[in-house]
Amino acid sequence: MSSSIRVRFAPSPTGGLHLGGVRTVLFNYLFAKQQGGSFIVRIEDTDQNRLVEGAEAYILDTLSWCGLEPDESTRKGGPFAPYRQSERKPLYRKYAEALIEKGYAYYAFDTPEALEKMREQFSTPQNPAPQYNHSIRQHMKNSLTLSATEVAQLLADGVPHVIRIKMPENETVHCDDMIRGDISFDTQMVDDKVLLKADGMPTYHLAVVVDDYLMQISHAFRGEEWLPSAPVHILLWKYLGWEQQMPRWAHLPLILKPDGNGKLSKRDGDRLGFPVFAMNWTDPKTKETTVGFKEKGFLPQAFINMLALLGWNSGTDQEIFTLNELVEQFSIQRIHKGGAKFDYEKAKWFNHEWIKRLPAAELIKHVLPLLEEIGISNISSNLLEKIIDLVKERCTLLTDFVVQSEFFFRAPASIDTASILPKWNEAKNLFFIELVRSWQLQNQWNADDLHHSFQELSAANDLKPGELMLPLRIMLVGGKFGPGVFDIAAIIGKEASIKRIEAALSQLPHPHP
RNA sequence: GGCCGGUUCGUCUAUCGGCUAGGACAGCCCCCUUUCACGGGGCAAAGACGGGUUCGAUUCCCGUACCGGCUACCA
Repeated sequence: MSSSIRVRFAPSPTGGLHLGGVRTVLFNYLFAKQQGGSFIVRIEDTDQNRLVEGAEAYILDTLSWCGLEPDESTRKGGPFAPYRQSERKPLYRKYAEALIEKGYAYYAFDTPEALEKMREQFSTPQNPAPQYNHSIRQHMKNSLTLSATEVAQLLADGVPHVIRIKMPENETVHCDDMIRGDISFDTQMVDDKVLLKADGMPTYHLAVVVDDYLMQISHAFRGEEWLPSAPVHILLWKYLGWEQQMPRWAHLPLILKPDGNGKLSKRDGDRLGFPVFAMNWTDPKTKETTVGFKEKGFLPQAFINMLALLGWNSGTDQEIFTLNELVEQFSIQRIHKGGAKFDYEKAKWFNHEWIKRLPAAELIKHVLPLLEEIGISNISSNLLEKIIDLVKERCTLLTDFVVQSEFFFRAPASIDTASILPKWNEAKNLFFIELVRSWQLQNQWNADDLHHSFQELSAANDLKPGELMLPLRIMLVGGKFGPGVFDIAAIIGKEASIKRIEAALSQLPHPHP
């Protein structure tokens, strides 16, 4: 017998899995794992009645990259399959009809035009958005206003119809939210939501209740934007006779735009230049690809860590957490109630911290493919690990490793002569010619010995080593960056070092005294 | 408009009635480093407002303001 804790995530496939979505998964996952329960992913693979190609694979791949593997999903299987909403379609109608039988729902035959007309007709300055509610339904074409024979006839004729919940008039519905405590709603204020659409697909309202019941879900985390529809869901649990099995709800605070206010959207990422999706997402309609955190150069550990601390904290000063530490220390009580603005600078800081912390042996699997992409192959992993350790503290994104390590493998395409020129003179030119000669005779090719011979030579020429170090660096790497010059020379080797110095000298003037 | 939720440095947040309001990111300064970083030290920066309750409110209660969410046969 498995644990009674079952937590589910039902991602919306409307366009990539964004920050808010992944954070919802994360909190679902952390809670489930902490309680020793199961984490279930049910895929909503339709959007506006159309199947979203690739949404399912995309979502599962994203979760896999994040390290948040579900216990049950379309990929893993499980006792309550299918987990794909389009395959569960036949299930929902019978529950919707059962509600009609009990008098908690009704058929509505209104055309879209009729609905639009209603909204026009009943709209007033005080009430600009009239709802299909207890009073308005009296004026509409539905099984509450039509006779039984008329309804039977319409159904027999196959007239398109939906099934709506019949909201009671004077009840108060309580939602016991794990984060916010008791929230009450006056049912008078809630409209008769559509439960089953004309095409037979359930709306989210019906699907979430039926699926959570059938899949025996015990706890449900979702975004705060769902709070207003909580009374509909709670009433459905009651009307279907499942009140005792209703899951505990937790409505998570929203992730907000970094500037201004409002929910973070894909547009904000495009506008401000940062990802909002976990991984690259290609819109099946427009074929347009939006870059993800993964492709941008984020480590999954950092991505998860950053997300966990957006709206939650451990109560200590600790900021860097592994997934296991998060599972151990997570607590719903410490989830913040207010929305949090996303800060890309802080997100990068988390990544930088994780790059500094991870051993080269771990980083190499992320770095190797990046180098191969620019045509550097056949790299010995021993050497690459050495290089990674040398440069990792200068890399904020994984993609930074390309610039920071490319020069170890090939001579710089161009060198920053402009930074050498202002202080370049005959003495320095001669020094480097001598340095080449001296290094050719060097038998111990290591950083310390190279440093030593360099120092001696500069002293002998009465030059300040500091004035020579920068030119040497630029000759070897092309610019003013990178680890210690002699470490670099040691790694690239005698032949390459000398070749690069000679190549640079040929590009520099040869002044005479 | 209505309903629901929220409100501590620029940003993420700590504080479960005692506060000289703590930490982190970003910013600025200094040290280390003859590059770029890392690291170390420092500076600056906050309780929306008004009423209660209390010996004492950032913390509890009420109101106001502001922000957000929802108000679709979208999720």
